[in-house]
Amino acid sequence: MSPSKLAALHEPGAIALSGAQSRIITAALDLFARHGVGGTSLQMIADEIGVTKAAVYHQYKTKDEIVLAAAEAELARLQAVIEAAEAEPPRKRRDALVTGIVDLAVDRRRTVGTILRDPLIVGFFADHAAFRDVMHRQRRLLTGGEPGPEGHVRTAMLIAAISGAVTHPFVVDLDDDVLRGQLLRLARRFLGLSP
Amino acid sequence: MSPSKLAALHEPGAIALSGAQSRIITAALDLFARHGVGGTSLQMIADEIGVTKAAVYHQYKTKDEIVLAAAEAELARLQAVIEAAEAEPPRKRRDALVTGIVDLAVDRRRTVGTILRDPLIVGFFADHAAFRDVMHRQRRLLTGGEPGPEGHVRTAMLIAAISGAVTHPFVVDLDDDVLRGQLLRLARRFLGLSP
DNA sequence: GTCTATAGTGCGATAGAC
DNA sequence: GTCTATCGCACTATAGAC
Repeated sequence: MSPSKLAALHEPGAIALSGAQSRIITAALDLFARHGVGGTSLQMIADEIGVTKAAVYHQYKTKDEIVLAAAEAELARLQAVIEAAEAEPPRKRRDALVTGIVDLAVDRRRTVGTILRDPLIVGFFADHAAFRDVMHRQRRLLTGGEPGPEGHVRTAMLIAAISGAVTHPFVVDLDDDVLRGQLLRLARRFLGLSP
Repeated sequence: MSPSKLAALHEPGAIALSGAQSRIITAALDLFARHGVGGTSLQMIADEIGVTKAAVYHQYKTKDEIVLAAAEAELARLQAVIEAAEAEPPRKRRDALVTGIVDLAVDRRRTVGTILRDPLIVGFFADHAAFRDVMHRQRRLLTGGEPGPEGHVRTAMLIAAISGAVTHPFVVDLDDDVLRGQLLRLARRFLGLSP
């Protein structure tokens, strides 16, 4: 990882970025969502923030490093939501997580779906320790540790439903608040929580 | 469209491909799923089927034409499922569609999710008449024409849940039959169909 | 941290023979 | 339908000045 990373924040796994780095990652996430990871060049990222390619290379040695840092920045948001849910009393944890995931998905509705489903990023995360840890804790909170295929499929469907629905053509011109409310209601019903 | 297209099949919208064309589209779909659309070059497609780039260009004048044809080939599968469901008696239509979509998603679990969510293809389909028609009929069958945001969000979530769950890391090493059974059961429950 | 300049590679696409 | 050969271009990446 880049030597210019600052000390980690209090959240484990969260990564502090310099000003120049966060400008790059913000621009990259926006462009990845619009053109895909493979369809985004360093020139496009440099143009977006008004510098040259060489300035971008000074922060990240390769394009892969940018892709990984961008994906980790999005993962850190999910991680924060999970940690907030884990801090709740046991009874409230599941609902807190669902609410947090819906809020996050709606808040990042232009980027989330496209980024975390890109083949390159899926490959990056396949053996990524922090990613596997986040997924495991997410599943435990959502299914209460329910073993076997049932819990896996149920969790995969809920996550896919929320993160996928926000980018679906059916809801593109739906207001954020309306979308959030409907998603939360239907997600709770899917889990068998309160009506 | 390419002048070498043969006559359309009896299904409206289905597109017949020559032998060389279907080899290209099959290879392209596989590579798109593995590397993304932007991360797949014509050279990779040519290598995959053992010909040169020029041979590929003889079938499709640009890369965009290949991407569009590949996306339409996947769309045609969904179209066939919808038409089969519409041919059922009214009472059975919704369940027939859900079953068909689950079968299709599991059958194409390596390609479906990645292809139809790629930014380039989403852009192609945004103003694509056949795509909009398929989406409209799908929603009508699933929600019974339920108006307003509720029907839109509910349909978007179900489609995203099914097509997204099949590629989720949680279920990668799950057997096709087990996955199909769980998906179908949970999808029915989400719609309020039979237990 | 940003710049100019450039090396080296692979890209999409075309021409023309078989 | 496939080939060889090639063009012009955009790409990733690096070197070195400011």
